[in-house]
Amino acid sequence: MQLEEEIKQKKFKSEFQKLALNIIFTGNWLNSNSIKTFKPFGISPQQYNVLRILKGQHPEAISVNCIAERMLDKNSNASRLVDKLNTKGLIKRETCGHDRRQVDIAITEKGVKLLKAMETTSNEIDLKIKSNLTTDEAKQLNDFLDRIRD
Amino acid sequence: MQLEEEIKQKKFKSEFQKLALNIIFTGNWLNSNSIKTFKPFGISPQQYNVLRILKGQHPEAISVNCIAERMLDKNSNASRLVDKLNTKGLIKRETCGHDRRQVDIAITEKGVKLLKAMETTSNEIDLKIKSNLTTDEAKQLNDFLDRIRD
DNA sequence: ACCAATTAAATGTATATACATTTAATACTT
DNA sequence: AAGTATTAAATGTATATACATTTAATTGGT
Repeated sequence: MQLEEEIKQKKFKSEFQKLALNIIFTGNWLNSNSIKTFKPFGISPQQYNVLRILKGQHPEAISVNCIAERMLDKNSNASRLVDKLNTKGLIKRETCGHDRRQVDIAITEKGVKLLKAMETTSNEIDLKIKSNLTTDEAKQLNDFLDRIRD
Repeated sequence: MQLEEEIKQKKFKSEFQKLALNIIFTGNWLNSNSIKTFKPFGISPQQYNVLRILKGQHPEAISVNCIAERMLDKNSNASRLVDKLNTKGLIKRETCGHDRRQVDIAITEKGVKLLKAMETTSNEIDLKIKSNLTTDEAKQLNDFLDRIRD
């Protein structure tokens, strides 16, 4: 559906203003989709993001800072997110040997299993996008988005 | 900067998966830009969004529900946002005559003045986008985003 | 080696969000 | 017309976010 209908606004000052609104709107839309999708598994999109990052390193551990650098939302509080995941037993934490300020975080078997169980579900959003765009179009869109943030 | 560098992830499962992450990432990026931009004026991006909607109707009033329908973030609590703006004297509220469940909201002169004062600043984000894309590219990007949500 | 500067992580706190529930007014149905 | 259903807005509440501050460990300069 066109943004015009979604937010009931007939026209925009420019294609650029519409674009800024469209990106924020679509981001919110994807995000609230994710919240609903992940809820049955008991984690938030941000927690999922952390788990995915840790899975990428598995079975190695990485620092809290390192997680923060890789997150989609740079403002999120990695320390607290890690704490939540720890309570659920999805990750484990250990003070780093050679720098005792750092805390090494690694995904647990339980965490890996959860991601596995979520795989089909988490692909749904990608599939939704896929059905409406060709690979070339997706690629072009990615390039545009990368350029916008320059 | 490429998303790969931004979130320090070397590769993605597909162009579509990257796209989902890219939209959320870029949305967050725009949003935290807005927070910083609007902070000196004492309002949040969401409050700004409500003011803009009301300005579009000025000097007419619209219901809280009507505001909610037009917002970028459909999950936001329009009632509470309106309350915040009311405390600041940027809007006024009045129970609707023919349906006393509804509350008619209109922007005040103070609100209009604030938007006026913010005009230059709020254009900065659009300009930033403008400098990196042509109008045709922005249009194409808008079309892609609209299609994604179908 | 000592002390200021820096860094990693955690915490404090005000505000915002997600979502369910409540309250009050209006609309339906028979 | 009475009683149920629906709708508009507000509120309750748990969790999340933005951002500043704190605590503890390490680095670097002299």
